[in-house]
Amino acid sequence: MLDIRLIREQPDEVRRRLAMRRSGAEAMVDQIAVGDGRRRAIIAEVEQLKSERNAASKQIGARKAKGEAAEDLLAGMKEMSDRIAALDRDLAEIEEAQRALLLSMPNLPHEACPAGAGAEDNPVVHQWGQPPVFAFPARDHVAIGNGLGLYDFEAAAKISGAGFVVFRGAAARLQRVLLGWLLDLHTREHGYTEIAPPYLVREGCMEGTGQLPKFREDMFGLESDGLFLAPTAEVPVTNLHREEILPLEALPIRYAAYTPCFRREAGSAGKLSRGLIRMHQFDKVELVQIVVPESSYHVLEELRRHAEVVLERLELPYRTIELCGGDLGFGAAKCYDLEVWAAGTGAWLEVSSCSNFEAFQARRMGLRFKDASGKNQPCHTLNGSGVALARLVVALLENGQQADGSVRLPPALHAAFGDEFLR
RNA sequence: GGACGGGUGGCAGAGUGGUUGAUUGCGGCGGUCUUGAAAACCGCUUUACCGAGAGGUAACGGGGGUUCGAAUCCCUCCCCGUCCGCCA
Repeated sequence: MLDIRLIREQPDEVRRRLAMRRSGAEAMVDQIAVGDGRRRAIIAEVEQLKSERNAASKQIGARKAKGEAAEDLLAGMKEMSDRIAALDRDLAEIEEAQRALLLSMPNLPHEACPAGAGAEDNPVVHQWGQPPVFAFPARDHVAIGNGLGLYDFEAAAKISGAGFVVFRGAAARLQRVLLGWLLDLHTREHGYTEIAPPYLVREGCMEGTGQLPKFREDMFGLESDGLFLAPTAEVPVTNLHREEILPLEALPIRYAAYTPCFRREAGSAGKLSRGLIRMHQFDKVELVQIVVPESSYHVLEELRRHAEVVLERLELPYRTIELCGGDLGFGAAKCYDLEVWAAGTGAWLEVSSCSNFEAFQARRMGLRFKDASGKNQPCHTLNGSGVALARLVVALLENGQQADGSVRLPPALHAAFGDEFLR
């Protein structure tokens, strides 16, 4: 959510920055400005009336306390109260409309956000490692998994439908080992506190992090209970401190959490949704930071490194791209994606997205801190995948595949997995 | 799921229709005293919105109602606790 004062005071700047998204969102600025003017006019009128009513009521109370008559003062009071009630209704209506508009308006991209319309315009800012070269035709993870009996998509379809998978044997163990390994890395070496949150969240949390109201159709919900399945641990974890005013000393807050993630992913098809690549349910370790505004861009770089280190330890070639204005997520001001090379699919797969939301989420969820001068102001929030498991496994399988059909795991996992190979 | 009891300021806890945004205690901040500290004493200590300012408005879990006026009365929803039931 943008600061209404910014829209009020610098509408041209807001329009210019929103236009960087090439989504037409800048058209909302005028609509909000008009509503803001109406809102303030009604407030001025109704608060004046309330002030008069309060003064009169006080006098009535004082007279009655002394046992005196107050009929003269009561005359016309009913009409005044009715007028106030009518204005209050108008005000509530317009405030609700304003809130709905503000909630569906995306964040301002960072000043230095790369120009571009879509994914093809995202600049590569960092690249690491060499794609493996095989002396045999490379297979994709579905073929490799079938050979080793790792993934049962048919059984998953039988019990849950398309877009789900059953992990068997070594695949299930690899999943479990990876989760522990990732959480240990981030908690022991990167200074995050481990959180195990609920997977079902209230609507208000989904609104706080920006999934709602705009992206309802992407989410799984339990209508009868008013709950949503978290599409990422970002939602429960960032909302941990919603509606709080944190003392300055509490910041920065660094949380790492594993959760399964549930997404509809409607309408996706093709090579990049085969096998494990695009699922309704997948595992992910997420990093979340709550920080003071001055440090958030520095922290974004740190966060990105925390995710990149994962891929380097696992010896997986990857590249880091910065999202251009047209590809930037709804709430992000700046975002890096980490894409790992998948040698069998022959594609770069997104395994992490590291974003600075500035005050966008904090304002939605009422997350503030008391600054050095004692003033309350919204925190900055960031999050990044550290990393998504399903695609990480795709890369491990496809890059580690051997001529005999087995998969060699990177040394970092040997001890925890108890073997050098998936076989 | 059932029964009962509760939701008031950072915490505890008063307040059952009228100058109550709210007694009091604790905690916190500032000060006096002290070589220093403690104790004692004094003052301050919620949040949001409107307003250039003076100032004003709102909030006692959420929403609605009664009334000139609601923390206080009524309705409704939510949440918490205890016990029972069920259960990993």
